[in-house]
Amino acid sequence: MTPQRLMILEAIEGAEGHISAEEIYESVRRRYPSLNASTVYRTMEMLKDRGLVTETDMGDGRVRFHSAGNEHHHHLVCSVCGQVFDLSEELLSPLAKKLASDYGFRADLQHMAIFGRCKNCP
Amino acid sequence: MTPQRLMILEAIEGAEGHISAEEIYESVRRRYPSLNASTVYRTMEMLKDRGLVTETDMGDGRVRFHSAGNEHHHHLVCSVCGQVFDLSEELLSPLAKKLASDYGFRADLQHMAIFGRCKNCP
DNA sequence: AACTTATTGCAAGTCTGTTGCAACTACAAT
DNA sequence: ATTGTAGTTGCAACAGACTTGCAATAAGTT
Repeated sequence: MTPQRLMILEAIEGAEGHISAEEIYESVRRRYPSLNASTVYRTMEMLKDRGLVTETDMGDGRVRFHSAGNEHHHHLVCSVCGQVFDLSEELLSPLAKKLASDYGFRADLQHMAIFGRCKNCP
Repeated sequence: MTPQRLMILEAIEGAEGHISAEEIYESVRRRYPSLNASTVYRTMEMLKDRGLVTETDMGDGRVRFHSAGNEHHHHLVCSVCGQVFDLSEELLSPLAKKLASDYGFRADLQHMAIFGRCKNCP
């Protein structure tokens, strides 16, 4: 565990919600300016492999992360206004059960983004 | 409707399942070598706007398309072996109803990919 | 201290997709 | 038939998010 990795982890824990690689980079660089972006990417891969962090593609061309410690939650992404709403786990657990029993498919519902239009958008 | 667009549409209809922009490009180029890749991208955008085609991000860094004529279906993507399984619509419609009633969120469940591990993978 | 291994920073490269622009095409109006 | 107009294409350059090769550094071991 190097200082770089520690600070990257802190940035992820610190950000409530989801944070992109670039946001992590900028955030850590404020305290540690010599950090390189590739270190962020390599660290994120390591943290994913270790299961400390999960990755969600919110559909805006960049991936976002959040610490896996928090309880699982899902995301409703409005494709009109771009707002992201959180969704509690239990709404998807019946689906997960059904996928397991009918298809033997163990869905990884930690990173789940559902696209559509929110109630404020046409 | 230009010859390029016609051939692009044929390539999408012809491919059963989902096809990436690059696959469309290669497929059409076999018959029409002067086609340019940007034409494929621009055509796909037009077809999406017109609702003739839907887009799904299967998580491999490129987007895939299929013709919207087919009944909606969803995708189970195995993150170990990469295989894609189709999933019929009705499994998700209870979820869609719940999202609408509880959150006022009109989910676009045409392009839906659920990640996890299939029954053949550990 | 010398050796081994892992990690970092840097620069260059990849890969998918986008954009500006000039040339081309189809069609309509004069 | 000529001109005009709008839409489409090919090209080349660009953009953004990541990835990789490699030498330098740091950390841990014998």
